[in-house]
Amino acid sequence: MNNYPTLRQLQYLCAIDKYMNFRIAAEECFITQPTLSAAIKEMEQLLGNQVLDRTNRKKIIFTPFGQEVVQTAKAILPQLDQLTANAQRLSEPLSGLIRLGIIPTIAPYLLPDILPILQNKFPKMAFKITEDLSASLVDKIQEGDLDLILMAFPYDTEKLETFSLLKENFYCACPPDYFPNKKSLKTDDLKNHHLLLLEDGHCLRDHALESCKLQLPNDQKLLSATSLQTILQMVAQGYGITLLPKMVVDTKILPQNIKIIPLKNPTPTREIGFAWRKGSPQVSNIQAISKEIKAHLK
Amino acid sequence: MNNYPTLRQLQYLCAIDKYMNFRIAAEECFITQPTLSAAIKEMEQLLGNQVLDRTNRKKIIFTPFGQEVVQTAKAILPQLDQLTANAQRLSEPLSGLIRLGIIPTIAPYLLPDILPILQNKFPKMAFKITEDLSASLVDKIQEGDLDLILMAFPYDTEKLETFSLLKENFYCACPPDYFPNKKSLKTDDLKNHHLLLLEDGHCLRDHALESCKLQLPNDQKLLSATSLQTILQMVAQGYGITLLPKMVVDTKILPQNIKIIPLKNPTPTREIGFAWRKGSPQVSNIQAISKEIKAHLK
DNA sequence: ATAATCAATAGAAAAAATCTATTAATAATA
DNA sequence: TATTATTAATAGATTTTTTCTATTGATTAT
Repeated sequence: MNNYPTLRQLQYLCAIDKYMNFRIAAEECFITQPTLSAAIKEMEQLLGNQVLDRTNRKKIIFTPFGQEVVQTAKAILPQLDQLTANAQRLSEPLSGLIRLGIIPTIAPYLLPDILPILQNKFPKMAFKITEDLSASLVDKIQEGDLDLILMAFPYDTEKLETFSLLKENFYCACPPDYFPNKKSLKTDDLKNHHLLLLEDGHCLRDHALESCKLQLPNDQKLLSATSLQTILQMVAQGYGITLLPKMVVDTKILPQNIKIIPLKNPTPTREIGFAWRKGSPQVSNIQAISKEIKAHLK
Repeated sequence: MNNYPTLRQLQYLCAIDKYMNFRIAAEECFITQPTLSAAIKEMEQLLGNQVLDRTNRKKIIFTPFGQEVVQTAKAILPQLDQLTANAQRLSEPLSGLIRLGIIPTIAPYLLPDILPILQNKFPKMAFKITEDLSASLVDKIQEGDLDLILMAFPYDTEKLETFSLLKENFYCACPPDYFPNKKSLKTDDLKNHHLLLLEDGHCLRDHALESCKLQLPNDQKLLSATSLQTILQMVAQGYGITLLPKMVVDTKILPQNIKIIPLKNPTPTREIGFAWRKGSPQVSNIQAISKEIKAHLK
């Protein structure tokens, strides 16, 4: 382990360089002159070289080495100034960076809504959005690479803290000629239809399956796609049916040839909420965010 | 005055970043683990931001701010490493930079002799040569811009320390047809001849005048030139006479048409030696140099 | 369920930084 | 030239900081 001069010593030396007078420099450093003398002397002892010429008590002369020390100090101290300034800024309440992870089956439908709210309500905060599958997001938050995730429950969030925002129903989306005259469906009604779902890993798939799995035979009538848009296009073209959460149904840009029918008795649902590490340094920010978003979603 | 985290704290944080384990990092820093914990905690308090996530006691997670601190530390610490390494190197005996000033009437005649000696005898030292008039050199050494000067005495060196290297005689240099049959001259003999000297400021001029001034009438038979070479050319072309110190006479490259005649009773002289600030940090180096050069000049 | 490992905490001991008071040296002034 | 004022260095006391040992609470591995 190396033995460095202290930052205090470097600051003091810079003050001497600036004022070329011990008494004044000491004053500017809010210390007494003997303290300043002692500090410089100790630094010289530590470095094994004189930093100041003691030839003339009335005139301060830096040795070439002393000038080198001053130069290094002048390079280093501003970097620390910046660091402490950043720290100051970050330590303000409701400020700093929130690294927010969102699952793909929420992001496109909720983000356009809530991001402007956040930016408006918390102008000193910055948000970095990451879109990924639940499992990956949970990994990342555990690794400290994310501060907060917006996801769907139920999900095994281990030791994460969670906050529920809303619970939404699933709807059946099918071609227009399916289920004629039906105002609502039971999950049983979905049997024997091609059920189109997202590929493995998407919690939406699991939530949909969970709601219906008892009714679904273990056959090949399941199809996996990589995005909801793909699935919707396939439904519109008559390939089969799918289950959509309310926020997707509410989207204004659903394809034309799709009929939406509510599900009843029981109505399958998924829950949307935040999750974060217990004891995260961001808890206060997260609480403020949760409260604000929940208020807005009502 | 700003309040920075200490370098120790930054080092400790870097160790944690490196080993991702408090116990091991503490060991590498030669401190105990509680000390390390306390140091990080104190730094966090100082900066007003958490640096590590305390979510999980078994896994170390840096906050984004913590990563910023590490980054700053990694930028700063190497600079200080270099500084201390330089200090180490410089603190070795007979090492470092000597800023040597030499007057123009010595430099061309002595430097080719002694510079190789110095570089050979003190391989760890570096020499920076400055050529200027005595007054300017004395100014510069007082300002701390030079460590050592090689000059001619007598000279008012105020509070400088001096060390004599040699005393050399002056010779008369004249056209071949002057002073026929004379093996030596008195300063009186120079009267009524055009005396060519360097311009004001050169101590050689003063030393020459000092030797002869009582004999010299205050007339216009004095001519001032800017370099010894100019004067020698003028002497060779019959413009007048001049006084040369022995080291110049010994030069192999004197012009052809010049006769050198010793001066006797009294023989004018000048003294060559070193001068430096009393209490200069370089005294030990300077003593070694003086001793070496004097031994060589014998 | 038990043992092992980790970081945090508490309190004592050691080291450091800083202070006041003074001295020695230099420069300015009478 | 003697006196005064100003400078940086020194000495010793005090306060602050750093570090240590011993222990706890939490988590993981066996």
